[in-house]
Amino acid sequence: MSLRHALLGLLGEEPASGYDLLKTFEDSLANVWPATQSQVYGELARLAEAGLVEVGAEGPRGRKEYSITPAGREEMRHWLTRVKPAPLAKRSEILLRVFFLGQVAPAEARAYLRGQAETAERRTRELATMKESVERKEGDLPAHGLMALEWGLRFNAMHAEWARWAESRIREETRGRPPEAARRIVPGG
Amino acid sequence: MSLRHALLGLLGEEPASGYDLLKTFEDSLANVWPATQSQVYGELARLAEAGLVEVGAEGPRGRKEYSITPAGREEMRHWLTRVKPAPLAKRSEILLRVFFLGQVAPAEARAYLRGQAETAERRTRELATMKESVERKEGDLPAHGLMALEWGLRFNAMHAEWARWAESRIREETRGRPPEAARRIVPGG
DNA sequence: ATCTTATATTCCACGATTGACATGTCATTA
DNA sequence: TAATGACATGTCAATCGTGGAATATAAGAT
Repeated sequence: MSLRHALLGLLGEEPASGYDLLKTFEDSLANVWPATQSQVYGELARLAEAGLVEVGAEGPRGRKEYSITPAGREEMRHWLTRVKPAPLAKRSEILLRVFFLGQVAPAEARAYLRGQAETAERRTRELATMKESVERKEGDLPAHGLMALEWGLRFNAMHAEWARWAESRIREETRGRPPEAARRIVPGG
Repeated sequence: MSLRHALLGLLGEEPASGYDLLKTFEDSLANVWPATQSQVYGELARLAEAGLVEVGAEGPRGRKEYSITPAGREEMRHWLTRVKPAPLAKRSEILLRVFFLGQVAPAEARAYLRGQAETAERRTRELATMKESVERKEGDLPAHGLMALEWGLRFNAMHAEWARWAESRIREETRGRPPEAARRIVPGG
């Protein structure tokens, strides 16, 4: 139920209409917490009903500008600072994949890992560029957007390094007996 | 829909009953992909219907031993090696939090980050211990469990480092003017 | 005899998510 | 003037993933 907090967070920066928020979800939040129209409008209504946000005067074409209420800030603060062990990510598809990577032929596993490394390296470079441009001229990001960016940067760098390491491990293990290991995934093998 | 692949993956290692699988989900997969009874049995039925697994002879107390079929292995292989950009994590609650961390008082933000660092450091140590014990005597983990473990290790180390870095950044920024910044979250402020 | 563990199965409810649909306004431009 | 496209808000139905709980029975241990 974190869509709620995403909305509260954005409204905590500045008041906005549902449409504005939708735009933000398509841009800066697309890779962090995607959401669709029905979700945004629905959740905004629920938030208003709960008194966490309020609607101002109606604008040009029925536009409703929402702003956060004190109760909303309080809720946001609870969510942001709760001491709970913070699961760091309850479910991880990456890990699930790696867990079973031994079930495909070594060559395929290595190809997968190389792909992971390349993707992560590319993203690392992209994020590094973004970081530099943000550091020069401000404004695009909410206050702590840079920290989020830095996290993404480090994450991708770590993932890339790990993938390279894992690939080399498989290479070591299967050295000298390349073809027969492929039998592992032959149907009925 | 990755519960499906978690089950296929486990059955790819060796045949098992729903009950066995459930145990695995409580142990080794608890932090990677948790699942409950209803999910496991339900999905097993669907998998059998789809021909990705098959049931052997009935055991002692109605026990049904499931094993993976060639079609199941094929599906698993597709899932494992698909070239798709592999979103690395579609939604990230961590990032969402960080994004809005500027909305609470610096002292609270720093406390939160310290908590994150401490948790991640503790997990890093735990995983390091596990890794050592696994490296000595084998058997507890599926083939590539060690790689998954290594990933978790590196992830937590990275997260801890980042949190320390972020906390020190906030400390730098707010040096010299401690109390007034707290007003940012005062209701109505 | 009774308790515990093993084992399978079903049902419900909730929230998240998607995608399609419906409706209307304002500004530009053909 | 009419058409278009960006702006703007909403609803509905359907599905899915998830979690919780109830039910049932049988084997093995005490």
